[in-house]
Amino acid sequence: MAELGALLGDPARANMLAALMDGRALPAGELAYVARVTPQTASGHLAKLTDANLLALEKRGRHRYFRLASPLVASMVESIMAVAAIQLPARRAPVSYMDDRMRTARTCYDHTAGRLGVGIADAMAACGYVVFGEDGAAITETGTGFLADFGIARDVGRRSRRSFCRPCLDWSERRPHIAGIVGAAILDRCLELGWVEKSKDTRALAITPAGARGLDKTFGIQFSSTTLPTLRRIASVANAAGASSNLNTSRTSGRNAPVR
Amino acid sequence: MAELGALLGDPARANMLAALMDGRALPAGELAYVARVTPQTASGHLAKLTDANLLALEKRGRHRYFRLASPLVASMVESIMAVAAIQLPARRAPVSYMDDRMRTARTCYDHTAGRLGVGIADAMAACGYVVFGEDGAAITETGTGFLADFGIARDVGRRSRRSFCRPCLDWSERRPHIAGIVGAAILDRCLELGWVEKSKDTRALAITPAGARGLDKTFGIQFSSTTLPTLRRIASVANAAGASSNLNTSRTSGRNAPVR
DNA sequence: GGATCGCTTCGGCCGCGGCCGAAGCGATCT
DNA sequence: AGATCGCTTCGGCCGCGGCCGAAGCGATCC
Repeated sequence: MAELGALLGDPARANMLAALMDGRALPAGELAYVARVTPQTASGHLAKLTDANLLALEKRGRHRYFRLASPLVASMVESIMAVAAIQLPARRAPVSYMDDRMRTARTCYDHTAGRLGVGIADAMAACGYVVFGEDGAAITETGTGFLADFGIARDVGRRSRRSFCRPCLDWSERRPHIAGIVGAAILDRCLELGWVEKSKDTRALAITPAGARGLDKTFGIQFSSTTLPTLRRIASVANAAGASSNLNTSRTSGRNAPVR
Repeated sequence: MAELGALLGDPARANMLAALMDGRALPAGELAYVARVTPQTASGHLAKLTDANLLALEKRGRHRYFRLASPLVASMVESIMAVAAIQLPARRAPVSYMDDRMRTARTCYDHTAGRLGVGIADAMAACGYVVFGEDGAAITETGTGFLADFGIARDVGRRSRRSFCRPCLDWSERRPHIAGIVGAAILDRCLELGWVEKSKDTRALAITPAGARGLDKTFGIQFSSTTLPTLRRIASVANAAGASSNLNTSRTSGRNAPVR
């Protein structure tokens, strides 16, 4: 374990892993760039990570693409990020260097994170569509109906071995968002609707004009045109949701799981 | 994150964290001992871990007790251990220095792990009492009945915000065992029945003679008297379970969740 | 009150590991 | 075939951080 920790403990390697968190494979040169080191230094780091089976290597032509070796590795990195977001700010708040677009909306492995991710989670929680526990989460019966209305089949992932709905701590917002099959399905649906678009070389998600309208109407989340003011927080999201559309069918407060 | 990784990347600190994984608070001297360093070195490490809010400090008399600062930290360490167990053995199999009693049965935060933990999980899975997914797990309806027969109230933890049943990867056995509310309840029940006993200064669990009988009868797990031969693996556990007692009521194979 | 004990702080030693420049190697392009 | 490109290997520099001995400090014991 110490060995693994030491591997994660270098800023260059940590940056590389963070850059790979969405599951894409990146070439060595690009990883050198995100790690802010020369290619030869990066090469050394990548060799270590690959030796430890944290990264998998894919050769293509004269390029060598690296990606996280397994979801287990991703979840390990995620859990460290979560602790890092919560524990350290006291001593080292100064300002994270994460770019604004990343804070707004990004992919986290296969689901949405950032303000978008927690905004969806907050709105759904406020309406009793999802309940969060300390280390688990569940979609309520009314929540299943809501998702069906949103365009996510009721039987999605029923046969899959993955967790259906689980919370994932957001390291920029420091609040949970929705992961698991449901989280992935929500992201897929948003992409399908053309509400958000994946960026080619970062994990950032761009919110389209149609997306801004749709997300406000459905979840009560408002994104201003280009750079965005602060997102309304949970209380106001809940209120707004009550006042606008979709979410206010069978509005029930809090954690009980009303029968549809 | 790199900062956190560096913190975890020192063998001495890693040993300390591992020793605290069951949630107990240990005095500085004892942690120095498990880390195999002098008290003054340990003091430095502990200061760093405490500064980073990974450990919480409790002063009592002239002793200073340290414990993990939060369950989040525990789950982070756990996820690293899980990756360490799976990824590294290829290069560094040579023999773990974990003591045999720890491999047999130990606490993992608040539930059972080691051969005992995975044995229970295997037996229950083989009988369709629990199903494991990639990042989730659930107790089936027959499973709920089985647990009730075992002495665990049907409504245990219903109001808790913790995850009810979740898999936890065992880093000595490299297979999942049962964590969450159910995992904790099973351990509590085993303690209550006098089947296992917590050790004072390690996470090892001692299996009592009554426990050996009970565990065999209920779960089909056999522990020989003192040092134990290899535990029968999943297939044989399933067969044995069919032949002996308790588990064979409404025996159904595999993953379907039969209605009670 | 003095002795002991648990723990911390200080100071200095030393080795591991990250860093880069230079050079090498195979794939690709023209 | 030669030029370029992406990446790796080699070698040497250097600084961070872990380690321990010695000393200090407060609580406890007798």
